[in-house]
Amino acid sequence: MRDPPSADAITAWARLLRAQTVLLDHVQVSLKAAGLPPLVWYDVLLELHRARPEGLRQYEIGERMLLSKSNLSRLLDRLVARSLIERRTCPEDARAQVVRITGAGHELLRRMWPVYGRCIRELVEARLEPAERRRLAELLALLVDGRAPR
Amino acid sequence: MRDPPSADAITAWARLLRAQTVLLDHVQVSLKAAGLPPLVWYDVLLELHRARPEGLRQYEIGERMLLSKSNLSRLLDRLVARSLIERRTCPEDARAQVVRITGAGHELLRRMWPVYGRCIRELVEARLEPAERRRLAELLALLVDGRAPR
DNA sequence: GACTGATGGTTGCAATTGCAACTTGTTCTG
DNA sequence: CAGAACAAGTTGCAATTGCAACCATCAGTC
Repeated sequence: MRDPPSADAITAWARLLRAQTVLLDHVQVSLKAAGLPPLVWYDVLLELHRARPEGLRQYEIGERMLLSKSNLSRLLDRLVARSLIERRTCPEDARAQVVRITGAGHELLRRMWPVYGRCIRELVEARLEPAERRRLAELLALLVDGRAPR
Repeated sequence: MRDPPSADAITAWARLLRAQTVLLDHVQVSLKAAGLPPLVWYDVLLELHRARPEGLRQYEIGERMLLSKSNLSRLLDRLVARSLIERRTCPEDARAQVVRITGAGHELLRRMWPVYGRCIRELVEARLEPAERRRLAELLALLVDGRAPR
C-alpha cells in the first residue's frame, strides 16, 4: 500500500480491538451468569435515566448509542414488553415517539449495577493506577474526538 | 452498591466502549463502501497468514479471536465457499480440522489492506502523536493482561 | 393549499449469532 | 481392553442484526 500506517499505530489499534473484545466479553458473561439482560439494555436505560424526566426521542437514543434505527426500534419493543420503558407519541411531532424509563426500568438498572460495577472494578480499577486510568481516558477521548477544541 | 468503582475507572471504561464502537464502525462502513467483506474475515485470514505454512486448528483460531465455536464453524464455511481457505482433516486427530489460507485468501488480504490501513491512519495515526500511540498501546496491554510479568 | 423532498419510525426478509444437543473420535481409569 | 469422561466440530433452532422498502408526517416552495 502507498503509505502504510506506522507500526505503533497498528499496535495501538490491535490492542484496542483486543481489549474491548476481552473486557466486554467478561462483562457480558458476568451479566448472563447473574441472570441479567445484555449490556445494551443497561446502556439504553441509563441514557433514559439521564434524560429524565422528559425522556428521549428514538433517534436521539440511536445517535448516542450508534445503533441502527431498525435495531433500536426492535430493541425498544423488547424493553416495552418488559415494561422497562414506555413509548408514547410525541405531541409536537406525530411521527415521533418519546421514550421514558419506568419504575421497573430503574429497578433493573439498580439490579444490574452491582454486577456491572464489579466488572469495572476488576477490569479497570484493579489493573490501572489512578493516573493511568486518567491518561487512558484522555487518550481515548483524543481518539474519538480528535484534538478539536470542544 | 457496596464498593462502587472510582469515577475515573468508570470514565475510562465508558470511553473505551465508545472509542471502539465509533472506530470499528468507521472501519466496517469503509470496507462495505469498498465492496469488501467484513473485518472478521480479514482477522481470520491474517491469523492464518501468520500461521503459515502449517495452518491452524479451528479451536486455535477460536481462542485467538474469542469466537464461539459454532460461530467460527460457520464463518469458516463461508470462507471455504469462496475458496479463501481450505479445511482438511488433521492427520494426528481425526476429529480435528486443519485450516490453511489459499492463494485467493492472500489476494483478498492484499485487497482489503489498503482500505483497512487507511482507516488506521485516519483514526489512530492522524489523531495521536507517536508517543501517545505507544502509551495507549501500553495501557491497553495492562488492561488486558494485568501487570503480570510476561 | 398542492407538490416535492426530507424525517421518524416500523416491518419483511435474509444473514449472522448464540445455545444446546449431537456426532465422532480421543484419553483416562480401572 | 471396556467404559466413562472429555474434546473438536457440526447442526437445529431461536434470537438478534442489518438492509431496504415502506408508511406517515413534516417542512419548504411555488
